[in-house]
Amino acid sequence: MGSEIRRSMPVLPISIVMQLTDLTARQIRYYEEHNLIQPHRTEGNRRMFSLNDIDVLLEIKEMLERGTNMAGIKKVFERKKQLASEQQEISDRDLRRIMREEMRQARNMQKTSIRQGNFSRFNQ
Amino acid sequence: MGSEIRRSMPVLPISIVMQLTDLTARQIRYYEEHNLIQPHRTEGNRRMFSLNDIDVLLEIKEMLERGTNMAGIKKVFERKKQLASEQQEISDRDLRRIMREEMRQARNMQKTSIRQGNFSRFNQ
DNA sequence: AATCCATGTGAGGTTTCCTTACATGGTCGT
DNA sequence: ACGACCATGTAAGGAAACCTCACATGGATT
Repeated sequence: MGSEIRRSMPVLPISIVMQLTDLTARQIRYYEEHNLIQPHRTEGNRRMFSLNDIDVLLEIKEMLERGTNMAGIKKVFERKKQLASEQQEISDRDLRRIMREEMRQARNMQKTSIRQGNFSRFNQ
Repeated sequence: MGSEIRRSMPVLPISIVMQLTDLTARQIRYYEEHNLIQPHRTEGNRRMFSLNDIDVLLEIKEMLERGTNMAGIKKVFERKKQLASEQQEISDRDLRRIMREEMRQARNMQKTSIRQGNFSRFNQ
């Protein structure tokens, strides 16, 4: 929904991200360097982060604290992205199926209307 | 709940607030000057805004567009604060009533327990 | 002992934000 | 019509926050 938009809106400067995650700027930039996050950039080249970025950073932090190294973390996130895109594919298929179904119904409705009488004023 | 904390967390720099509200920095500072918002300040004196601040700014914007002037807007917000604090007072009274009630019950429980036997191991 | 990895640190430069002060175009009462 | 006020624009000068790049460091691994 719209909450997904909100969560992915780049609105947080790095200073706030540091506070919220308890990471240093160096760490945050390092993780970006390894493509674990892709913060937005302002016209003036400043990083702006989203709430989703915060989540990812907190996950990274936990994994590092558990002893996982960058390579391992990268693998985990690649796998996650893969799963997410597969899920997205399925959603796309579902969406297309639903749309086909709706169009079929709409056609039937139209036929019915024509049979039942003149409803043409509702066709715009 | 916790969402109230989140909404009142000062995490947005003025540049982002400008985008989200479509107001100029001058306008935002002017409304602060009139005490309609009280953004947090960083150690370095930079304003940081919360989502609640955004809401207030959008309300101000709407009222100004409707032709209300600062004086009128101030009155509206003062009235709002008054109502909110009255509401808070009521909540406080409720809270105290509830706590009294719970303590009364607790005392009864204790008496009952003593009468029924030795439950002292549950008292800490 | 040499290497690597994650992070610290410092320099030098740019962007963003701050305050202060003055300018400006409507609106309003007289 | 005129001066006053209100909400906002704009510019200057300075400070804070952020940028990249480069080198340093301590712990783990080989």
